[in-house]
Amino acid sequence: MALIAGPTASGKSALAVALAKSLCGTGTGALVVNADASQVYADLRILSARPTDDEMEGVPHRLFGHIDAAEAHNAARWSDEARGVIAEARITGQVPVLVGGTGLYLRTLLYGIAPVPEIDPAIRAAVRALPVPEAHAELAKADPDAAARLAPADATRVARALEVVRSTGRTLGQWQQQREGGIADDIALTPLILLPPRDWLRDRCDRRLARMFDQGAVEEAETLLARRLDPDLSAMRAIGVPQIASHLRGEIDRKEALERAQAATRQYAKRQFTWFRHQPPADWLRHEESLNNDSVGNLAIILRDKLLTG
RNA sequence: GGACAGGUGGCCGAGUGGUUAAAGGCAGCAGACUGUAAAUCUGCCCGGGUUUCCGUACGCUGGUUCGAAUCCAGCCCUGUCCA
Repeated sequence: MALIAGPTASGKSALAVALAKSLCGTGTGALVVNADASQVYADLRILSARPTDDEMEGVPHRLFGHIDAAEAHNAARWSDEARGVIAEARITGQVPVLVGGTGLYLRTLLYGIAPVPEIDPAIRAAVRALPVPEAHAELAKADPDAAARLAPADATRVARALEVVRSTGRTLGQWQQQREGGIADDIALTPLILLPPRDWLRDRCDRRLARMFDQGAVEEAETLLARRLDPDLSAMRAIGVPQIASHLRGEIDRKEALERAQAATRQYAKRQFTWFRHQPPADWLRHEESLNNDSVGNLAIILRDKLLTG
């Protein structure tokens, strides 16, 4: 299995397709598997930069745009789906090429995650309705360790820790003693991390957002917003959606919305950089140059040969 | 030409005599990261010195004062209005 990870707009999708085609050229089937949290949403074709049919060049793509925006997807669910796709590929003899920028998802797939059961919806709703300071105060009573470990303002993690103790009776820390579902020991992984120069990436991010706006991003967001879904859903928080929503409400003009979305993208890319620089194992191959047609071709061949020789 | 308003650190924007290297926000940089992760959070952010040290700084010049971003004078510039 190949894995190509890196920040948005680093050119990973094109590389994945090039690799898949290169494999096909040697008679080995391949399929591209999405490992990007927002690209799973059907409603976000443009805003999540989902590959177009042209860009897929006939290579099968899986886990792209298969989830409705009303659903709350998450790392464990994605990991289950990916495991399924990988198992199928093993049967058909195809090489899975994972591409994506969501480090947590990849880590969950490879190394597993704590087997916390589903949270009681009523408890979840109650916890998430709490203002962060109150949630943290509650957490200090229910799970002092977690409260001490977490930043009091860290809304997401404080809520998670609190809903877990309340719903399961065990603390998150206790659950996290175990990890389940990782496939790292069962597969031969050929990983590549793209860490291109920041100015190059920044420029690509800016241009890509501008293109998205030209190609209907505003309309796409408008359609999604018309569904009046819970604004806390991940699809509703994808980069571009809140900014365009603000524009459609008349608060800012289109240009301002674009600029804010571009800034959000740059900041996102930065966080991905930090993750991929430090979180993955040190022995994963890292590529710190920008990509062009030649280097994509070369990298595809390097990865292909590694995959074929084991 | 005249009348007002205003010129603050990369940007926006507080601050009207000392405790102000100057609130706050944005952008930027660095970091964290186990079920909303395109999320959430933490630190840094004038220059140098890698603990409360030095230098420079609030349009410019000069003045008042023990002490000024804050008061005074002149000048330059910007916006609005009247000509």
